[in-house]
Amino acid sequence: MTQTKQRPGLFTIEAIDGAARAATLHTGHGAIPTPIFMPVGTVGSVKALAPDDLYDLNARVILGNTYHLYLRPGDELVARRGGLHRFAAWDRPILTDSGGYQAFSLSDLRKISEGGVLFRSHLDGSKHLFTPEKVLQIQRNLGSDIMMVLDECVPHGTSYDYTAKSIKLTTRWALRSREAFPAALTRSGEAYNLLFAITQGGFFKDLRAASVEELAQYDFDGFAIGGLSVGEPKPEMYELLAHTAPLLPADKPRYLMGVGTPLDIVTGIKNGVDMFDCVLPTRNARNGTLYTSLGKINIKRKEFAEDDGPLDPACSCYSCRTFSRAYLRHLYVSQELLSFRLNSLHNLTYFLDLVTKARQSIIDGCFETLYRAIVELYPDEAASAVFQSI
RNA sequence: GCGGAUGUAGCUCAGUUGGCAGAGCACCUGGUUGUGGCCCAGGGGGUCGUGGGUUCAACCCCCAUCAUUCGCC
Repeated sequence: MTQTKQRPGLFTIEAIDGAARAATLHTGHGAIPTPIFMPVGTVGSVKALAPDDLYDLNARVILGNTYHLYLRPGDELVARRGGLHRFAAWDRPILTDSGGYQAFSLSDLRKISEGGVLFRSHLDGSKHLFTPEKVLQIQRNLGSDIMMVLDECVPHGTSYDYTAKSIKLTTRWALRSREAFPAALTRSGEAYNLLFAITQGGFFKDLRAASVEELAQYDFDGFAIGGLSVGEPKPEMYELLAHTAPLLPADKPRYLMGVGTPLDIVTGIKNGVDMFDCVLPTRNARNGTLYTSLGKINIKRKEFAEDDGPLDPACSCYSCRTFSRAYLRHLYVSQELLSFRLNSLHNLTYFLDLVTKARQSIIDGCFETLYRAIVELYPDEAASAVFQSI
């Protein structure tokens, strides 16, 4: 929480509770207390919200996406506007995803080779080649605080042989990225672009370990676990998470990409993960699924049509302070723009409060209590998972 | 008043030579994990305007009637 300027990339651990850590990651745009949840703002905007909303929610860092911003409006255009921070009027840290996941999620459009990923734009069908170097140049043009290397994210069900080759490719790409950016480079003598590697390995423990081992020997500013939550059963995800997270360098931030539900997040923290991002709170907000101290509720349900109470009595967000469930349901059913905004405000409040509480509980040495409370709050999801004894 | 057209799910409409009544939307219930304001899955719901007739069998054929609508006096 310190406001004093520290060297970007510096990662200081303040407390440890079991495997869970409370730490601070310093960037060119300020410090990030961890564990942290990072709202996703794919095209330079957290959907339905303005930067002031995010400041009010105490969001500390948001995501942007290389693939999407490169296609529209273009990274060079953003650079000419002074970078993404200035363009989007956001002065806190920005982490940019590399586009590796889009190669996976838009896979009918892509071709992967040693050089990089050849893909077709979902906007106009035009062909583009993403190389590890190009992806970093784009992120640098955007002025990203935390850049992610290009990786190959393989779908659940990918064979052992393919996955084994894939992690080698991901490692080679990471090393090319490291060469392109040998250290945490300064930019305009002010902002730094930190660089995180992404470990892969599909659903094979030895490949997960091999991927970590290969990448961890190099000087990256942080290490991510990629390729989870790609359609696998929950127990499998938790097993691999518990297997992989402890292998990552302890003195660097650990980032579980694209995850997840509140239960996933506390499970990640329990296993020593520091950073999370997920579209779930914002996408579900737009689809009427809201996270509350009472569990997950679907605001479109008829039972809320005349419910005058607040969405979540224990929540202090603007939506909960001001509006009734009946009104929120009405806005959703009517597909009013305000529905997107109010629901997004609430869900992000929930996720950000969750990690704030997790951090405090780690400092206080009682993280396990919080973890158990979340397990009890989402019994269905917890029942579908097999918990590792850690 | 005369002539035509149309009445089928909440809405807009399909429905073959007469053979177990359908779609889209809406509605209800789930889902959504490094974001194409999407998408997916499941569900409830109709005395086929009404009354007769023909037929083993009628949303379908015949008669009457009511309603809506268009055109012409």
